[in-house]
Amino acid sequence: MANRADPAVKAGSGHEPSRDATLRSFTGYSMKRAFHAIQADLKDVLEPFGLRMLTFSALVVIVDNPGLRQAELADALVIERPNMVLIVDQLVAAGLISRAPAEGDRRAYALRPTEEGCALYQRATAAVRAHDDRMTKNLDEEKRQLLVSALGLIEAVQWEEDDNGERS
Amino acid sequence: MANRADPAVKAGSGHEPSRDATLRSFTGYSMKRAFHAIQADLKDVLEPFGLRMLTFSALVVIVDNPGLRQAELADALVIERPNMVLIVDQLVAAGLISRAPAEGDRRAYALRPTEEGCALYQRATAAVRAHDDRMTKNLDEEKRQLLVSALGLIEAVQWEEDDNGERS
DNA sequence: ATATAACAGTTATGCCTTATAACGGATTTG
DNA sequence: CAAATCCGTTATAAGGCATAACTGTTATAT
Repeated sequence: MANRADPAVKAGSGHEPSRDATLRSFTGYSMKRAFHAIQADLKDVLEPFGLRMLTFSALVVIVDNPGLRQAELADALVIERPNMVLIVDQLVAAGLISRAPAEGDRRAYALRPTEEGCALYQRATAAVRAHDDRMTKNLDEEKRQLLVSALGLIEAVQWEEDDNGERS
Repeated sequence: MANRADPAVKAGSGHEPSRDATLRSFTGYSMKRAFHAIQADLKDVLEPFGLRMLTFSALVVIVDNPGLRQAELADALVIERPNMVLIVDQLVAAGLISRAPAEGDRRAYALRPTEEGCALYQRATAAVRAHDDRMTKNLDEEKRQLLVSALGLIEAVQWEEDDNGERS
């Protein structure tokens, strides 16, 4: 899963024009490449905990917001409600969270972490933190914060598209 | 496809603690969110051209490197060879590239853009450039270049993991 | 030179992620 | 009270990504 051929090594001299020069000029492409690298590494990091990126994300939000509902969790993670079901099921099956009927609303469930879930949360977030530090080890703290800030600004663009109806 | 509920609007006042505060501290999570936004927007941009992100990327690399083989294309895009087949098939079916037998190697194909492919390349890259500018409109040029540079440094980490055998 | 290994492209297959439509039960609204 | 809305769910589909295994071709080694 984590083994991939190294084009730079295969290329030999290592100073070739890199066939994707044009694509590299696009922010989105560079982001896809970098995210792909992070994703592959993170997958291996989470595997020992029996977690995937999505289940880990969900667990973190639930621990940080005990008692929230599935729809709220889906909103927080920008996941469609139908796709949330399996994720929650998996966390419940793993004994990491409990799905109790919400007070005052018999259709909703209140999601809370179990003790086991809190314990795993601690260990997993530490591991992911280490993973994150490793992936950004070539960035000084200033650049790293600038990166996160820039990512936030990019994501925010989609919320601005209200007045000017460019998108359908 | 491009319509999504706005949590900031739904939240009303708009200054809530944002339920994913912990996740936001991870570079990878911010990247996933930003990339998701870009991906959704780019999908709509490419649709009128009959292209997807992958077919667009492949077309660009082929135009920039006429005559390269499928395996080289796959390496350039970090895509597994089996998954390259359908992408190339689609481009050939759309009349954008030609798949001619490579000289001196009867197993390989040389991929070249057709005139139609070159024409679409011009129009599509212009549209994607506009898309990219729109997504990064909140970043000044210095920040944008710093972002791309940081993304490259993150991606490069995976190539450093040779001497220290951390990953399997 | 010939057997063996390595390579190019392909097929089949499976898993994960994401998106949509539609349903039953519960709640709110008019 | 009736209608619209909301909650979680099921079913379904498409796309991205990864692996094993196969055919034909080329390179390597004895």
